[in-house]
Amino acid sequence: MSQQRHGSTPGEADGVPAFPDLPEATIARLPEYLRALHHLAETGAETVSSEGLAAAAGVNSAKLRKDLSHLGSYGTRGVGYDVALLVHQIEYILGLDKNRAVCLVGVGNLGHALAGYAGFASRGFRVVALFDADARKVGEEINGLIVQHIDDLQRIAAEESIAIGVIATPPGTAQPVADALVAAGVTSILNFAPGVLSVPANVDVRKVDLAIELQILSFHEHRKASLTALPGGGGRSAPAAGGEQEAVGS
Amino acid sequence: MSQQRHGSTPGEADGVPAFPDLPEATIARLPEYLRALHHLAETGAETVSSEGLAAAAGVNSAKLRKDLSHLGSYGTRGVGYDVALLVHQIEYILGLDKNRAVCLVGVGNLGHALAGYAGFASRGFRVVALFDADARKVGEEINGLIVQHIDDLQRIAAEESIAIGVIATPPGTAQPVADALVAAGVTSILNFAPGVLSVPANVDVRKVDLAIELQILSFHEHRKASLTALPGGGGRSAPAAGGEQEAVGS
DNA sequence: AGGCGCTTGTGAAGGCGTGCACAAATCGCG
DNA sequence: CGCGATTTGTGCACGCCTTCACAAGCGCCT
Repeated sequence: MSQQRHGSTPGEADGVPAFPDLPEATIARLPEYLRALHHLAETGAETVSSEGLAAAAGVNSAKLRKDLSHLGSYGTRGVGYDVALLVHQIEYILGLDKNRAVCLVGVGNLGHALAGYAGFASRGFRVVALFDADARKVGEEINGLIVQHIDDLQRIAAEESIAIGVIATPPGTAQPVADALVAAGVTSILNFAPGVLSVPANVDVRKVDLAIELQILSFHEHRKASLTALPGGGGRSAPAAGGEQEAVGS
Repeated sequence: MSQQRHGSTPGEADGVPAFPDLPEATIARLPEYLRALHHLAETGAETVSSEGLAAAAGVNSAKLRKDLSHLGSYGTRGVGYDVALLVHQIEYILGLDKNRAVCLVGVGNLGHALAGYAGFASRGFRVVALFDADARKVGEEINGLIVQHIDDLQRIAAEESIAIGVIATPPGTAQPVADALVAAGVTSILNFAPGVLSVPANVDVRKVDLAIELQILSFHEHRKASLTALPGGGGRSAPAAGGEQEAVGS
């Protein structure tokens, strides 16, 4: 693995590494840091220590420092991190300075809510088109956008240069919709439909399955119930040695 | 850690291990296996090979076998896994045979959709109560349920013995709502509000932040763009050695 | 009854991520 | 100008997870 050290590359301000290929786990945490930083900025804080920011983001401070060190050496020893600079830096890495266009397919129960979700716009994402296969929904206005028929996806996606698509259709139609999105040039898909999508290798897919989250919680309920229900058959009389941190994984 | 091997414990059918304390990563995949198995059962399949089920669930077959081996030794060599048996087994482990009661707090844009989300009921979760702090929303009927005021949470949660709560409020009110849920005896929380919740150690929290998912996709868009945009400055001329699997992590 | 092909279950290795603990660096104060 | 307090950045070790590869076991066919 050739690994260029810190060489700045044309295309951005000096000192910014080309692309630090961050660990996936780090990438997943950067948005959380960003949210915490925005919150700090609103309260007027100029700088944050890794300890403070870690607490605000709900992670270990060492982990946070290691994560941030991957982006480069911002932050001053003895002082902390410059909030504004770090915000700018993370937003750059995440590509949020581009105000990315997003389209949403499937204006059902969930899609309707997503179309109006304020959290998208506030983070630099613009939902620029809504699609549905149901002719009865086409023409409906949601949050200032008109629902279009899915057959127009290709044309509109090209016009608006949409790179990110959100699928909120029933499970059965998720795969054809994904195919259509890919054909229209979309290279990132956020899928809310249960099931596995198969897409070309250059397309990124992230899945959010609300029912799965509940099932994981259900497991922990089951586990907790079976632990407390055990009268004494297990062996250990004392409940536990150390306060087990109950933050359920990722 | 005392760890009883395979001793069957009172409370379930013979041969079922008490509680195999599964790896967290395995738990997160079980619901996906379950969905794939249900799909297979509908098509009339009696048995599945690990290869087939792994493909349906979008994972490596070795990983699937190791995951399932943690639940015990179901499955027959040379044949595969009995679909119906495995469904039953996973549902038991996940605690889905209990038809768990769920309450939802915050009937805004997203909460409204969640209240009507069919995927919950179909997986054995019953949304039994809706709450909101806004008096104008109290009394509204959504999907056959009346929105109640949040002050009644404690009483109703006790009546219905609700153990799982879903938070779909604005960020600012998420923490007080979480506190109220905990006070009402809820021990598992699914949080859709951005931000970090602090809860007692015995309460499990899972977070779903829709904006974070988009930001992760945005990062990969940025990465892909910066890779293809590099004319030849980086060094490596050949794009890659092996076909990089582009499934974005967890 | 015996052998053959197929599939599970698992030992071992490698990689990734986490967390500790500490050296290096910076600021402020006397 | 020097010193101490503070905080970053990171080397290192440990544990979890993934993946490969293969032995063990099962059913079917002859």
